[in-house]
Amino acid sequence: MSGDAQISRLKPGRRTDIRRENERAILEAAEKVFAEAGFGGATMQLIADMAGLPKANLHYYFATKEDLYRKVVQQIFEIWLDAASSFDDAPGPVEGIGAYIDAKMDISRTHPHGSKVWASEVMHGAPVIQDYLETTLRDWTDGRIAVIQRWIDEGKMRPVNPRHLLYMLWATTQHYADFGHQIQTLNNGKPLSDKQWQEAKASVKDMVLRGIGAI
Amino acid sequence: MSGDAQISRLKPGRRTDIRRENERAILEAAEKVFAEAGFGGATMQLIADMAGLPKANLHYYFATKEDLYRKVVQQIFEIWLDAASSFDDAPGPVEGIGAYIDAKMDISRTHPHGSKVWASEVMHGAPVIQDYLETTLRDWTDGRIAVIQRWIDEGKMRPVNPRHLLYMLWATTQHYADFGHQIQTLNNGKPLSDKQWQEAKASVKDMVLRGIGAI
DNA sequence: CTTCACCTTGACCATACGGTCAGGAAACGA
DNA sequence: TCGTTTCCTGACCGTATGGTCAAGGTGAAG
Repeated sequence: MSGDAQISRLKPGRRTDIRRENERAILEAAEKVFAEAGFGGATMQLIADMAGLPKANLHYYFATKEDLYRKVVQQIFEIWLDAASSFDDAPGPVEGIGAYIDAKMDISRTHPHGSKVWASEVMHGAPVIQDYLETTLRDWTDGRIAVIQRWIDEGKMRPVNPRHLLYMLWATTQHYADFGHQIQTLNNGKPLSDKQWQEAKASVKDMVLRGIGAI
Repeated sequence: MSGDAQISRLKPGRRTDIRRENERAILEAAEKVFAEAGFGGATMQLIADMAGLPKANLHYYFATKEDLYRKVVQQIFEIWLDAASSFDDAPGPVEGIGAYIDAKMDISRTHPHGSKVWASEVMHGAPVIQDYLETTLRDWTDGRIAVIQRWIDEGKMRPVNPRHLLYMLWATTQHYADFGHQIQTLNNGKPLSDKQWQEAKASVKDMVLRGIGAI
């Protein structure tokens, strides 16, 4: 566990804000703790401490640990889907896939905890979000495969397997969040700088877009 | 937890074999349980049940849960390093990187649990194998970067950033193990067939090798 | 001010977990 | 056969954890 830093939590006056603000602080703390310790290793006490609340107060807002975890995972899934829109309304793979890589790399940098929670959830067999995988994710995947296939048919890129292209996009971009600690260690223990993130994005886009013959 | 299948454990007669056989069964069970539940979610009782031994017997061979976990992670790291030799004594990127992708994809198929344990360990900040990252892995990485740079200088591939190429190789190949459940779900719930694994390997190699201008 | 719904929290409980231990069984060497 | 080392295991222990509860505090509405 690296950071003991407490989540900032403003004391709101208005009644409506109390709930929203506390739920926000709890979810933010939970995302961090679940990411750093895993579901089994996370404790409600630790989340409570990081959110700056007594443990009993957590159970007032979230009945069980599973409830809290479910909310965290759902939140992340929504962010994933938002980024996915980069894919749409693009004339070709250079713009569409390029924007998608940009968006996903940005998420890896700004939401590393969320990415790890998602990875952990999937690695453990997706006990909580299995239905999302079978519905929303599958539909989204099928749709993007159709788009890629269209680009191939239009001669805008080489005839690669669209499904494995998607896997490569997910793997490569999320790697910078999920394995961020390893990358930081190999970067002499220092987090990637702005310039290094730019270099990472450029490298990924360059290799992928050339790999599919889009440039 | 998907599989309750007990690890096969032969009852050996000879004294020497008892230790080896039991340690093997425990490590095999532990790898599976740690992968499916994470370190925090795994219990010694569950590992004992899967190994077909009383819990107290586990503590006879491995003093603590951390000890057992450490052994599991080390075992995986050795497998990683063995595969790395594919990189060496290759005349160029097509052979070297091609063989490396083959080897790592094979490991993702044959040792999915190990890959997940490794991923989980790194995601949690590598509390156990931090020193490996800073020594063995860093040295190996630097060496391969030098090899890739030589290939670039010799005009055998485009001048990509060798470090980000390595990250892409790791990410893409390990994705098929770590996110195997997601891939299986998107494959109508069925594990990838032999033919589909061949297709995956070919796709990855094709996109990567073209992406770096080696073919 | 009164009322009431909502929020807060220290104390508490049952359970499950990692780990211990003593005593017995089994393998080995002489 | 006997002694010694290694292996086996049921019973047990202290602790930490998820969750509960009852009593008290606090903001808003009339």
